Amino acid sequence: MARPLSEEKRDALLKAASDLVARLGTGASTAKIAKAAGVSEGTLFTYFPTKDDLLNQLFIEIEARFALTMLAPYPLDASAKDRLFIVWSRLIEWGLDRSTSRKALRQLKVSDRVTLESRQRCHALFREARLMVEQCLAEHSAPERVAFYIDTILFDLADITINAIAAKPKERDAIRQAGFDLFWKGTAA
Amino acid sequence: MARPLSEEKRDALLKAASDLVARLGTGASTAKIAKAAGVSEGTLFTYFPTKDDLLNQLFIEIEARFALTMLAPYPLDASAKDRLFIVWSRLIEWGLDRSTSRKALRQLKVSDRVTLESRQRCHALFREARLMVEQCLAEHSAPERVAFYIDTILFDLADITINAIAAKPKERDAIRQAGFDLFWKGTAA
Amino acid sequence: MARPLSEEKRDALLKAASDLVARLGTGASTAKIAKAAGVSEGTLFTYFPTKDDLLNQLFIEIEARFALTMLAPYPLDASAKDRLFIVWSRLIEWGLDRSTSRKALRQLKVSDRVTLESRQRCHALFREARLMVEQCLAEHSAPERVAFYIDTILFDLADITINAIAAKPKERDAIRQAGFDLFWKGTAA
Amino acid sequence: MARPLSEEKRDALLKAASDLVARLGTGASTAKIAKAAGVSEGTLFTYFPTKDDLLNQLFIEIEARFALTMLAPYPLDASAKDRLFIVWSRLIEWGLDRSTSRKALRQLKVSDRVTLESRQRCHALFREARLMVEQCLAEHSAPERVAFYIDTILFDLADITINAIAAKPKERDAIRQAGFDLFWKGTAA
DNA sequence: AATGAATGAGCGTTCATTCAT
DNA sequence: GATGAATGAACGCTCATTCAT
Repeated sequence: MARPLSEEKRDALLKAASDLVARLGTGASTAKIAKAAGVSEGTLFTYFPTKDDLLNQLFIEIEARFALTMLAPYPLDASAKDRLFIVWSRLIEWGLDRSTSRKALRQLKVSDRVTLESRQRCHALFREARLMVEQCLAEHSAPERVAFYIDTILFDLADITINAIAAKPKERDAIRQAGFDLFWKGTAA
Repeated sequence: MARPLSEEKRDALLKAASDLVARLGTGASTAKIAKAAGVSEGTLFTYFPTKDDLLNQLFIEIEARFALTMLAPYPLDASAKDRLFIVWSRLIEWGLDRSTSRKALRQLKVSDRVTLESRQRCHALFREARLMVEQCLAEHSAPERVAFYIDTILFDLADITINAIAAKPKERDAIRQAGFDLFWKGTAA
Repeated sequence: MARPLSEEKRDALLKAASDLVARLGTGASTAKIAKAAGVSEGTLFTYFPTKDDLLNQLFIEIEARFALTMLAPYPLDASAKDRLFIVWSRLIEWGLDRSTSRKALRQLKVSDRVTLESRQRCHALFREARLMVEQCLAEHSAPERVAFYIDTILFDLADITINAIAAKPKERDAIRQAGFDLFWKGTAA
Repeated sequence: MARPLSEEKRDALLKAASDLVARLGTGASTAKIAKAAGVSEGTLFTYFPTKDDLLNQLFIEIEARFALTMLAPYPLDASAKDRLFIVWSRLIEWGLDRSTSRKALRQLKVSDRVTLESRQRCHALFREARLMVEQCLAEHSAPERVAFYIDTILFDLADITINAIAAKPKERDAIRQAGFDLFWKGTAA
């Protein structure tokens, strides 16, 4: 191995892919992505053997960063509701701060180029966050519905809420609160 | 005179487009769509001047059929909650019955090839359904949040619920109920 | 034969073809030509079996009208030079009056879709005009060069002159005269 | 680094384009041109971003080579007429030697795909030749007509003459002389 | 005769990927 | 490892022509 793969270039490629997939969908061409990353068309393929691979890596990378955000320590002494509100707020903030990532993710989620395996791997990344939420809901919700609330509702409801905020940025805090209230009340036993 | 445009072919094209867009995304090629519809590649373009046009018509067509489903008469003497449950059930049933349409819609919604105008036109189609829901929530929810519940939450929450059912078809009724309960409780004042 | 072919439609098609070929070259589509003529795409083919046929008829038609213009009677008592100047002026005037026809002709002349046979047929149409010019040059030019002057030079030099006038319409008369002088002096023995 | 653009391939593409445009007009397909050049269809577009670009480059290239031919040194001590005859002969010889280029040029000149800018750029290439001719005509022609003779007549008259020779190759020298005589006598004051 | 929908080959161009440099 | 020229299949779309109406 003459030269090691450059982490810098890999990141630039993923960043460029994120931007372009967000804007153009998964049809964004590898040539454009390479150009936006400041590397040559061929180089893209030394970092990612195929475009599908790039897309899957991108998906995983974004989800991983997202999961990391959710992992920051939580005040253990706060009430379940307060702790859940912190989770909720982090979900919302991440989506608003990383709007490009979120848009890219939205495209990737509906694409059949992102494999089931990638999706499952990412699911696992949120285990800790999920456990946290589980604790919050333990005394609040009907036990048989907790899984549904967490796996199905929580993230997507946050997504919907982010969309609503994106449409009316001035009402940011009100919408965030309205979304949370809906979830909290809706999940009560 | 001449041969009239065939409603049948137009429908076949939209049906084929729906299938392929659901499976492959908006990148599905016009050639494949034409072939699946049993017409020649050129014929597609006598029915839809451009691919974008086809995609937009498809979007509108699906939404229109969906809106029609929602328009069926409601038992006016039932309670607000019961009537809302009927709305909710129709949303869910439609999504489950028309899973291809729903998947196509999901692709179309994230594509920038579907114009704002098309989206707005479709939004209008649901006015009646929205009014119906508004009445149901009138005495149940905080007035300032009703718009948020209807425009932002309701349809997307139904979508999430459908996804959940699609993943676990055996729990169909339980999940449908769980989704509704979440919405109803969540929207209480 | 249920209905006779309509002269009117044939003319409208040729007129439309002339316009469009002048503007777009022989690549102008039959659909556009039919539309511009106010008839349907199919009708074009009942008047002209193929596009090549239409193009050849158009070529012949324009040349024929042109030849007709040249056939108007000449004052037989005028001098050779004066009579030739009349010929020359008619060439120039025709080109300026019928600039669309001339542009179409220019495209047709360089196209291999206009057959040798069409070209030869048109050549024959100008026999009379050519004879006229021959008489004018009889005592003015070297006999062995007269054919060259008429068949090769005269029409093309007129064409060049028309181009020059088209570029500077204000100098119309001066350029017309300059072109004629060049021909007259140039063809002197 | 990478593989450098090959001058050879570019030339082969222009050569192939020249051949096919000469034969089929500007409608000659890029696929045929690429095949004739011995490269793949895609390769054409790494050398010329669009077909229009190829056509314009071809136009400029042919004109440039032509201009170069005209630039060869002239015997300054020869008479004006003799020097002009050299110019004339070079025009004729070029056209006869490069009959494919000439035919391609003829197609390109009537095509609206060759831009005004390309035409103007090429016009400039002949400045030197034009100056040369200007000197030859200085004491021979009416000053106010010199521009007309050079810009409008000379090249096109040569073109006509070449056509005549192409039709009767055996009379090559006689026709060349006849054309020159016409020009020389015709441009006398 | 007139219409225009139907056809499929062909168009100019883009694409993911390979490989000579 | 990095580059970008090379590739040919595929793309969205147009075309001359045919033929059901």
